[in-house]
Amino acid sequence: MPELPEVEHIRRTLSAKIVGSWVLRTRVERDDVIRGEIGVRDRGRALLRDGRISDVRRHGKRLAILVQDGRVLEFGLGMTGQFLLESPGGVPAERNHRHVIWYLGDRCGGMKQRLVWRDPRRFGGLTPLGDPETLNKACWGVLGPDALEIDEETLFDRLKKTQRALKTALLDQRLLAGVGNIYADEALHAAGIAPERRSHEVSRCEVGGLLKHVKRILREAVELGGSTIRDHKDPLLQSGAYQGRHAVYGRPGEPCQRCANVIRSNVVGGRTTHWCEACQI
DNA sequence: TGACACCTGGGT
DNA sequence: ACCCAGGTGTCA
Repeated sequence: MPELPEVEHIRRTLSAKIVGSWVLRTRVERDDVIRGEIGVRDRGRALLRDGRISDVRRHGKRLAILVQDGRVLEFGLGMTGQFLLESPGGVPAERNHRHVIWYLGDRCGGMKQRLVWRDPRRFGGLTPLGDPETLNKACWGVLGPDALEIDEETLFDRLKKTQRALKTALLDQRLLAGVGNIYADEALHAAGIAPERRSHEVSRCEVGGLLKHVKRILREAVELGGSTIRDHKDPLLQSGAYQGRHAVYGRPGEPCQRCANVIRSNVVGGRTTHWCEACQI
């Protein structure tokens, strides 16, 4: 489900709703979604019980919830990971695959809302960490710069070091964090560069143009709540709207908006890839 | 670098 | 019944 825009939209939604809340209680329905070795005794602590939520952060496609005493929960959403925010009396719309639930509220007051971690395919998961340093270094330090933050020179230098197809490199989270299959295809089309071009042969000028489109497309997608292809819903069950702006993703056989040539699709680096042979060179 | 694995669900 | 899916990790 989630690339950078979807995760950033989720981050903003969560941040507005849960920062300042206390974690009153936690409930685990499936413990194999929790990564790392956590003793059963400490599991509630590891899941932030009795903490006051101070921040919700994102790097690339990854998300973290922090509490004031320094404990951290780090999330990878995989393909179908999802947060749900629910009011105490409300009946859940999604009843299955609800793996972890946090009951949030005031310090000594009643429960105000539930935060639910749902993930049907379970490619995602959460990792408890002891402190923000570990989050930034050991955990997120292995990822490349965030796609909204990286500068042209850094991206050019990193692409220069690999001969892989440009699209494959863009999907490598250690090279650049946040771009996935949809936005890689969209950015390459906007920049007029073929996905199979060798990364080290792309000129500085082309990388500059590509990066401008990457950032523009990601920012626009964030503002529209991301893309909803099949099942992406934000914590309030809202769908995204950026799928309406896709120029190539999911449109094989349709005419290219720029040159009217037929959009084709093929597998590049193991992922279905959509592009226009006529205007992407 | 590619094939395959991890899972469930939706569409044809 | 079969193919596909917004991701990532491991294997030869």
